[in-house]
Amino acid sequence: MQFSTKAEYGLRAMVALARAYPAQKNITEISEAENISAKYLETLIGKLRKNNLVKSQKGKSGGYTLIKNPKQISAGEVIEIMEGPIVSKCDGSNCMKAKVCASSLVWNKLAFQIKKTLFAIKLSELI
Amino acid sequence: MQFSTKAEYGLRAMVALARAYPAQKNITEISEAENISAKYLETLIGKLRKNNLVKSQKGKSGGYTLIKNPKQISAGEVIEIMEGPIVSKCDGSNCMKAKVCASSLVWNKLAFQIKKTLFAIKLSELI
DNA sequence: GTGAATTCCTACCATATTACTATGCTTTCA
DNA sequence: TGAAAGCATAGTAATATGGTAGGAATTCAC
Repeated sequence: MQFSTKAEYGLRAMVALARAYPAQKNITEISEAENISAKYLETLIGKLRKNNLVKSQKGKSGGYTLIKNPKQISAGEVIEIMEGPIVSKCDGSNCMKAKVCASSLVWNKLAFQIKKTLFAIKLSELI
Repeated sequence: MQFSTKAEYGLRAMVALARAYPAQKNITEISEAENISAKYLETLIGKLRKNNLVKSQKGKSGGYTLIKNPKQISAGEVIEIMEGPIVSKCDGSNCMKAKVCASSLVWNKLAFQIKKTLFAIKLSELI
Protein backbone atom coordinates (compact mmCIF):
# COMPACT_ATOMS: atom_id res chain seq x y z
CA MET A 1 0.00 0.00 0.00
CA GLN A 2 2.75 2.33 -0.89
CA PHE A 3 2.40 5.33 -3.09
CA SER A 4 4.97 5.50 -5.84
CA THR A 5 7.56 8.19 -6.14
CA LYS A 6 5.60 9.56 -9.07
CA ALA A 7 2.96 10.84 -6.67
CA GLU A 8 5.55 12.11 -4.27
CA TYR A 9 7.72 13.81 -6.89
CA GLY A 10 4.69 15.27 -8.63
CA LEU A 11 3.38 16.69 -5.40
CA ARG A 12 6.75 18.10 -4.35
CA ALA A 13 7.18 19.73 -7.77
CA MET A 14 3.75 21.28 -7.51
CA VAL A 15 4.48 22.62 -4.06
CA ALA A 16 7.74 24.07 -5.36
CA LEU A 17 5.80 25.83 -8.10
CA ALA A 18 3.23 26.96 -5.58
CA ARG A 19 5.99 28.62 -3.56
CA ALA A 20 7.10 30.56 -6.63
CA TYR A 21 3.58 31.36 -7.84
CA PRO A 22 2.83 33.36 -9.90
CA ALA A 23 6.47 33.40 -11.00
CA GLN A 24 7.86 30.45 -12.93
CA LYS A 25 10.54 27.88 -12.20
CA ASN A 26 12.43 25.63 -14.55
CA ILE A 27 13.23 21.94 -14.26
CA THR A 28 16.78 22.49 -13.06
CA GLU A 29 15.68 24.74 -10.24
CA ILE A 30 12.99 22.34 -9.07
CA SER A 31 15.10 19.22 -9.39
CA GLU A 32 17.98 20.74 -7.45
CA ALA A 33 15.77 22.14 -4.72
CA GLU A 34 13.88 18.88 -4.35
CA ASN A 35 16.73 16.52 -5.09
CA ILE A 36 14.92 14.72 -7.89
CA SER A 37 16.48 13.52 -11.14
CA ALA A 38 16.01 16.33 -13.66
CA LYS A 39 15.36 14.05 -16.60
CA TYR A 40 12.80 12.01 -14.72
CA LEU A 41 11.10 15.10 -13.39
CA GLU A 42 10.86 16.35 -16.94
CA THR A 43 8.70 13.40 -17.97
CA LEU A 44 6.63 13.61 -14.81
CA ILE A 45 5.90 17.29 -15.11
CA GLY A 46 4.79 16.64 -18.68
CA LYS A 47 1.82 14.76 -17.24
CA LEU A 48 0.91 17.70 -15.08
CA ARG A 49 1.06 19.97 -18.09
CA LYS A 50 -1.08 17.68 -20.25
CA ASN A 51 -3.63 17.61 -17.46
CA ASN A 52 -3.75 21.38 -17.21
CA LEU A 53 -2.25 21.86 -13.79
CA VAL A 54 0.81 23.69 -15.02
CA LYS A 55 1.66 25.67 -18.12
CA SER A 56 5.07 25.90 -19.69
CA GLN A 57 7.07 28.52 -21.45
CA LYS A 58 9.53 27.12 -23.93
CA GLY A 59 12.90 28.41 -24.94
CA LYS A 60 15.57 30.31 -23.13
CA SER A 61 14.47 31.60 -19.74
CA GLY A 62 11.48 29.29 -20.03
CA GLY A 63 9.95 27.27 -17.22
CA TYR A 64 6.72 26.20 -15.59
CA THR A 65 3.96 27.99 -13.72
CA LEU A 66 0.86 26.80 -11.95
CA ILE A 67 -2.22 27.37 -14.07
CA LYS A 68 -4.41 28.10 -11.06
CA ASN A 69 -3.91 29.66 -7.68
CA PRO A 70 -2.38 27.26 -5.12
CA LYS A 71 -5.55 27.65 -3.08
CA GLN A 72 -7.51 26.09 -5.90
CA ILE A 73 -5.35 23.02 -6.43
CA SER A 74 -5.68 20.01 -4.14
CA ALA A 75 -3.21 17.25 -3.36
CA GLY A 76 -5.86 14.82 -4.62
CA GLU A 77 -5.84 16.33 -8.10
CA VAL A 78 -2.10 16.02 -8.33
CA ILE A 79 -1.95 12.49 -6.99
CA GLU A 80 -4.76 11.21 -9.18
CA ILE A 81 -3.00 12.54 -12.25
CA MET A 82 0.30 10.99 -11.27
CA GLU A 83 -1.01 7.61 -10.12
CA GLY A 84 -4.35 7.13 -11.79
CA PRO A 85 -7.75 6.81 -10.14
CA ILE A 86 -7.97 6.11 -6.44
CA VAL A 87 -8.92 2.61 -5.30
CA SER A 88 -11.18 1.36 -8.04
CA LYS A 89 -11.74 -2.24 -7.15
CA CYS A 90 -14.53 -4.71 -7.15
CA ASP A 91 -16.54 -3.60 -10.13
CA GLY A 92 -18.45 -6.84 -9.77
CA SER A 93 -16.58 -8.84 -12.39
CA ASN A 94 -14.14 -10.30 -9.90
CA CYS A 95 -16.49 -11.57 -7.29
CA MET A 96 -19.70 -12.36 -9.09
CA LYS A 97 -19.68 -15.90 -7.76
CA ALA A 98 -19.77 -14.74 -4.16
CA LYS A 99 -23.33 -13.98 -3.15
CA VAL A 100 -22.35 -10.63 -1.76
CA CYS A 101 -19.06 -8.97 -2.50
CA ALA A 102 -17.95 -8.58 1.07
CA SER A 103 -14.83 -6.63 0.36
CA SER A 104 -16.50 -3.98 -1.80
CA LEU A 105 -17.74 -2.26 1.34
CA VAL A 106 -14.14 -1.92 2.46
CA TRP A 107 -12.85 -0.49 -0.82
CA ASN A 108 -15.76 1.90 -1.12
CA LYS A 109 -15.39 3.27 2.37
CA LEU A 110 -11.66 3.55 1.88
CA ALA A 111 -11.82 5.30 -1.48
CA PHE A 112 -14.30 7.77 -0.03
CA GLN A 113 -12.08 8.61 2.91
CA ILE A 114 -8.91 8.86 0.84
CA LYS A 115 -10.55 11.21 -1.64
CA LYS A 116 -12.08 13.28 1.13
CA THR A 117 -8.70 13.62 2.79
CA LEU A 118 -6.63 14.35 -0.30
CA PHE A 119 -9.02 16.74 -2.01
CA ALA A 120 -9.32 18.77 1.18
CA ILE A 121 -5.60 19.52 1.24
CA LYS A 122 -4.73 22.50 -0.94
CA LEU A 123 -1.26 23.33 -2.20
CA SER A 124 -1.44 26.63 -0.36
CA GLU A 125 -1.37 24.70 2.93
CA LEU A 126 1.82 22.93 1.98
CA ILE A 127 4.01 25.88 1.23
CA MET B 1 -3.15 3.87 -6.07
CA GLN B 2 -4.60 0.48 -6.54
CA PHE B 3 -4.58 -2.25 -3.99
CA SER B 4 -3.27 -5.54 -5.29
CA THR B 5 -5.35 -8.66 -5.52
CA LYS B 6 -3.37 -10.02 -2.59
CA ALA B 7 -5.21 -7.65 -0.28
CA GLU B 8 -8.50 -8.37 -1.96
CA TYR B 9 -8.10 -12.15 -2.01
CA GLY B 10 -6.81 -12.21 1.54
CA LEU B 11 -9.75 -10.18 2.74
CA ARG B 12 -12.28 -12.28 0.85
CA ALA B 13 -10.74 -15.47 2.24
CA MET B 14 -10.92 -14.10 5.76
CA VAL B 15 -14.54 -13.12 5.30
CA ALA B 16 -15.28 -16.60 4.00
CA LEU B 17 -13.69 -18.06 7.12
CA ALA B 18 -15.60 -15.59 9.25
CA ARG B 19 -18.84 -16.88 7.77
CA ALA B 20 -17.91 -20.42 8.74
CA TYR B 21 -16.53 -19.49 12.15
CA PRO B 22 -15.93 -21.34 14.38
CA ALA B 23 -16.06 -24.20 11.88
CA GLN B 24 -13.23 -24.68 9.42
CA LYS B 25 -13.02 -24.48 5.65
CA ASN B 26 -10.42 -25.83 3.29
CA ILE B 27 -8.70 -24.19 0.35
CA THR B 28 -10.89 -25.87 -2.25
CA GLU B 29 -14.06 -24.67 -0.59
CA ILE B 30 -12.85 -21.11 -0.27
CA SER B 31 -11.35 -20.90 -3.74
CA GLU B 32 -14.50 -22.23 -5.39
CA ALA B 33 -16.82 -19.98 -3.42
CA GLU B 34 -14.68 -16.91 -4.08
CA ASN B 35 -13.52 -17.82 -7.56
CA ILE B 36 -9.83 -17.53 -6.72
CA SER B 37 -7.07 -19.82 -7.98
CA ALA B 38 -6.68 -22.53 -5.34
CA LYS B 39 -2.90 -22.76 -5.61
CA TYR B 40 -2.45 -19.02 -5.36
CA LEU B 41 -4.81 -18.80 -2.44
CA GLU B 42 -2.77 -21.49 -0.71
CA THR B 43 0.33 -19.31 -0.73
CA LEU B 44 -1.64 -16.25 0.32
CA ILE B 45 -3.35 -17.92 3.22
CA GLY B 46 0.07 -19.09 4.38
CA LYS B 47 0.86 -15.48 5.17
CA LEU B 48 -2.27 -15.15 7.24
CA ARG B 49 -1.31 -18.27 9.15
CA LYS B 50 2.25 -17.11 9.80
CA ASN B 51 0.83 -13.86 11.12
CA ASN B 52 -1.53 -15.62 13.47
CA LEU B 53 -4.82 -14.67 11.93
CA VAL B 54 -5.79 -18.23 10.99
CA LYS B 55 -4.79 -21.65 12.21
CA SER B 56 -4.62 -24.77 10.10
CA GLN B 57 -5.36 -28.40 10.60
CA LYS B 58 -3.26 -30.64 8.42
CA GLY B 59 -4.10 -33.95 6.89
CA LYS B 60 -7.31 -35.43 5.60
CA SER B 61 -10.38 -33.38 6.52
CA GLY B 62 -8.07 -30.55 7.42
CA GLY B 63 -8.63 -26.87 6.73
CA TYR B 64 -8.39 -23.38 8.17
CA THR B 65 -10.13 -21.55 11.00
CA LEU B 66 -9.97 -18.01 12.25
CA ILE B 67 -7.86 -17.78 15.38
CA LYS B 68 -10.02 -15.03 16.88
CA ASN B 69 -13.66 -14.07 16.77
CA PRO B 70 -14.62 -12.15 13.59
CA LYS B 71 -15.56 -9.23 15.83
CA GLN B 72 -11.95 -8.99 16.94
CA ILE B 73 -10.33 -8.97 13.51
CA SER B 74 -10.22 -5.80 11.42
CA ALA B 75 -9.86 -5.32 7.69
CA GLY B 76 -6.76 -3.27 8.49
CA GLU B 77 -4.98 -6.19 10.10
CA VAL B 78 -5.63 -8.40 7.12
CA ILE B 79 -4.64 -5.81 4.55
CA GLU B 80 -1.45 -4.82 6.34
CA ILE B 81 -0.36 -8.43 6.45
CA MET B 82 -1.09 -8.98 2.78
CA GLU B 83 0.37 -5.73 1.47
CA GLY B 84 2.84 -4.53 4.06
CA PRO B 85 2.66 -1.35 6.13
CA ILE B 86 0.32 1.43 5.10
CA VAL B 87 1.77 4.54 3.44
CA SER B 88 5.21 4.80 4.96
CA LYS B 89 6.80 7.60 3.03
CA CYS B 90 8.95 10.56 3.67
CA ASP B 91 11.12 9.33 6.50
CA GLY B 92 13.27 12.36 5.85
CA SER B 93 15.94 10.68 3.77
CA ASN B 94 14.22 11.51 0.50
CA CYS B 95 13.63 15.16 0.96
CA MET B 96 16.34 16.39 3.27
CA LYS B 97 17.40 19.02 0.80
CA ALA B 98 14.03 20.71 0.85
CA LYS B 99 13.81 23.05 3.80
CA VAL B 100 10.50 21.60 4.84
CA CYS B 101 9.21 18.33 3.49
CA ALA B 102 5.95 19.66 2.18
CA SER B 103 4.49 16.37 1.13
CA SER B 104 5.02 14.63 4.47
CA LEU B 105 1.95 16.37 5.83
CA VAL B 106 -0.08 14.77 3.08
CA TRP B 107 1.23 11.24 3.64
CA ASN B 108 0.84 11.50 7.38
CA LYS B 109 -2.73 12.72 7.22
CA LEU B 110 -3.51 10.09 4.63
CA ALA B 111 -1.94 7.20 6.53
CA PHE B 112 -3.82 8.23 9.63
CA GLN B 113 -7.16 8.29 7.84
CA ILE B 114 -6.57 5.02 6.00
CA LYS B 115 -5.64 3.22 9.20
CA LYS B 116 -8.55 4.75 11.08
CA THR B 117 -10.93 3.59 8.38
CA LEU B 118 -9.56 0.10 7.86
CA PHE B 119 -9.02 -0.80 11.50
CA ALA B 120 -12.56 0.28 12.34
CA ILE B 121 -14.06 -2.27 9.96
CA LYS B 122 -14.38 -5.70 11.58
CA LEU B 123 -14.84 -8.94 9.69
CA SER B 124 -18.14 -9.43 11.50
CA GLU B 125 -19.54 -6.45 9.60
CA LEU B 126 -18.61 -7.99 6.27
CA ILE B 127 -20.36 -11.31 6.57
C1' DG C 1 20.32 35.94 -36.91
C1' DT C 2 23.00 32.98 -33.99
C1' DG C 3 23.71 30.39 -30.10
C1' DA C 4 22.65 28.87 -25.74
C1' DA C 5 19.15 27.50 -22.74
C1' DT C 6 15.13 25.64 -22.20
C1' DT C 7 10.98 22.51 -23.06
C1' DC C 8 9.12 18.41 -25.69
C1' DC C 9 9.07 13.77 -27.52
C1' DT C 10 10.01 9.04 -27.91
C1' DA C 11 12.33 5.10 -27.10
C1' DC C 12 15.05 2.25 -24.33
C1' DC C 13 16.44 -0.33 -20.13
C1' DA C 14 17.26 -2.67 -15.66
C1' DT C 15 14.92 -4.10 -11.76
C1' DA C 16 11.05 -5.34 -8.90
C1' DT C 17 6.46 -6.78 -8.30
C1' DT C 18 2.37 -9.29 -9.42
C1' DA C 19 -0.25 -13.10 -10.12
C1' DC C 20 0.13 -16.97 -10.86
C1' DT C 21 1.81 -22.35 -11.88
C1' DA C 22 4.53 -26.57 -10.83
C1' DT C 23 6.42 -30.00 -8.17
C1' DG C 24 6.75 -32.59 -4.55
C1' DC C 25 7.02 -33.35 0.40
C1' DT C 26 4.61 -33.92 4.93
C1' DT C 27 0.86 -34.73 7.87
C1' DT C 28 -3.31 -36.87 9.33
C1' DC C 29 -7.46 -39.30 9.47
C1' DA C 30 -10.79 -42.78 7.67
C1' DT D 1 -2.18 -47.66 4.14
C1' DG D 2 -3.63 -44.46 1.01
C1' DA D 3 -6.10 -40.52 -0.21
C1' DA D 4 -6.81 -35.87 1.02
C1' DA D 5 -5.42 -32.14 2.92
C1' DG D 6 -1.70 -28.48 4.12
C1' DC D 7 3.45 -26.86 3.53
C1' DA D 8 7.56 -25.24 1.09
C1' DT D 9 10.05 -23.60 -2.59
C1' DA D 10 11.09 -22.47 -7.12
C1' DG D 11 9.90 -20.93 -11.70
C1' DT D 12 7.59 -17.68 -14.98
C1' DA D 13 5.13 -14.37 -18.04
C1' DA D 14 3.43 -9.88 -17.91
C1' DT D 15 3.41 -5.40 -16.14
C1' DA D 16 4.93 -1.34 -13.45
C1' DT D 17 8.63 1.42 -11.63
C1' DG D 18 12.21 4.57 -11.85
C1' DG D 19 14.85 5.96 -14.32
C1' DT D 20 18.38 7.23 -18.83
C1' DA D 21 19.50 8.71 -23.76
C1' DG D 22 19.29 11.34 -27.68
C1' DG D 23 17.75 14.65 -30.10
C1' DA D 24 14.23 17.86 -32.07
C1' DA D 25 11.72 22.26 -31.46
C1' DT D 26 11.31 26.69 -29.43
C1' DT D 27 12.57 31.08 -27.70
C1' DC D 28 15.17 34.81 -25.91
C1' DA D 29 19.48 37.56 -25.12
C1' DC D 30 22.96 39.42 -27.46
